[in-house]
Amino acid sequence: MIDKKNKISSAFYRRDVHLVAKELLGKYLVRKLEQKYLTGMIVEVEAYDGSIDESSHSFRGRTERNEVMFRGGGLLYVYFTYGMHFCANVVTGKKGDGKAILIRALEPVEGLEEMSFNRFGRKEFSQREFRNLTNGPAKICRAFGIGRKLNGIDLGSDEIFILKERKIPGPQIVTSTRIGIKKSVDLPWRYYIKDNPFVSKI
DNA sequence: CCACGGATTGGCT
DNA sequence: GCCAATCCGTGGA
Repeated sequence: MIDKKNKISSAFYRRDVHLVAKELLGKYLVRKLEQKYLTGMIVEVEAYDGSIDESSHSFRGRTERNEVMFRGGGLLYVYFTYGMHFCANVVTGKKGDGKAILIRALEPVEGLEEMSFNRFGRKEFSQREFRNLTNGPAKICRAFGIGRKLNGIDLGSDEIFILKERKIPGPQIVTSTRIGIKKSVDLPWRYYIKDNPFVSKI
């Protein structure tokens, strides 16, 4: 059982989006769902910065959808895409910035049977399904029960939070271009833990 | 292993 | 009307 006492506080998130993105690697994302804890280590993230990044939802200013991105660091921004998927972001920076970090992949740590049930409809999972539990942004939301109603939630809440502790002392961080976008494709704003088997793509 | 296309809602031009 | 910060199944090597 992972100790759940040391939640990250909002000051951590109100800093530079790239610094926060890299520091999130190796940390535990925890979701409390029906009195059970689902925990995963963050292994892959992408930074989105609307001030210079055409692929960011916040690039053309505030709208009803992206409004949470502008509220300031420490909130969860959940959006709906491709008509069927949700993706979760950690809002960073100051109020009005419009910056956030997409959580692209986790290494499952705790609550694996619940994650499997949420993903596949059963507690049992094969070796292949294990690697597929949370190795993508929409897979994470499905496995962790993250949907519209968590959009804008404070990451210091009991329902979902991130712990201060790193599992690994000095993660080897790889920097690359981002996945699945068609604008600002050359910005090297994807960060992931080298050789981690749960990273979505090499 | 890789490439390709369909699913399916809603945001925004 | 266009198309998305994705995923999955299918078909071929």
